[in-house]
Amino acid sequence: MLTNSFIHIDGVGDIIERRIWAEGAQSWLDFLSAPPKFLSYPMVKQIYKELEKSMQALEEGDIYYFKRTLPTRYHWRLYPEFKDYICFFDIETTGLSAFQSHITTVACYDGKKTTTFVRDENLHDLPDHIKKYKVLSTFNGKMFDVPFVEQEMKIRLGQPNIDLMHVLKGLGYKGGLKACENKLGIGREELKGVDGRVAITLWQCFKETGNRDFLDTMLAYNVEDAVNLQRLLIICHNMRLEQYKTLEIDPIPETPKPECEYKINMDCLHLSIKKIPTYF
DNA sequence: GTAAAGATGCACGGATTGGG
DNA sequence: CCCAATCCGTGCATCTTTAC
Repeated sequence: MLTNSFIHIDGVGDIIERRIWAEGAQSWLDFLSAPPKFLSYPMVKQIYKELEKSMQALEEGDIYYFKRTLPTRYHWRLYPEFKDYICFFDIETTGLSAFQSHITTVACYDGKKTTTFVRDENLHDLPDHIKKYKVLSTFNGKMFDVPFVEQEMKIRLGQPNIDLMHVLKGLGYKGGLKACENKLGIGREELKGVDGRVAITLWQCFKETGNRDFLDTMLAYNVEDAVNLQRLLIICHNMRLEQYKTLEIDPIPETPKPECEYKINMDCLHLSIKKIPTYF
């Protein structure tokens, strides 16, 4: 999809881009061999120049070129070309404010393997791990996960962050991660009716009792969230493609769900749900 | 070559939103 | 609970086309 994009070029908006596609140039290479007739000569020249830069940036894996030039609402287009350099991640914390609360666990999924980080154990390895990736993807991470990690770990995550909350909103889906998952048919049976607040009490129980079943239950939940982000992004990407009727690109195939190494313990889960304070 | 009309990009500001 | 990124509509700026 990135190699079909022209919207990152100065002077090209969504209308011009659609017209370029409709009049024969579906991709960068199409454009270079036969630019559409409706564009003025200076415009064609300007696009040639920028496409050269784009191709070089893609070859070098220069994600910051695309972060600069591609408007954020189109960052989902980065996925296919950068799918081997993306990290889907989700954090659990003791509360909403980065000033009064702290991170408890983090789950990262790169499309192949999941990596988890736990406070007081290996959380300090998170910065080196996450900095390796060129693209991040989260749900409401622009507001929550990224600033939280930056504040607490004293690092800066400058990579583009494909925030699925906004991608979904643009497609008409709103109402939180769980609601979106349910509407798209990828909701989770055993976690029905469970929301993020249980992560707080699961952590409290783990710390009070030392029983790792609480931690495992929490990590299972955390990993599931991170892994589902990939499915959501693929679904969103394909829905967007369908909206570009003049563009003939194959949708991304659904990827199989990886096995989770953490087990949900229903007793721990229910005990923690009961402990959620009513004043929330 | 020029000017007006038309097309479209883009800056601005207000409203909406969900994370544990 | 609380913050600020993004969306969306509006109006202005700029480029392109057309006609003479």
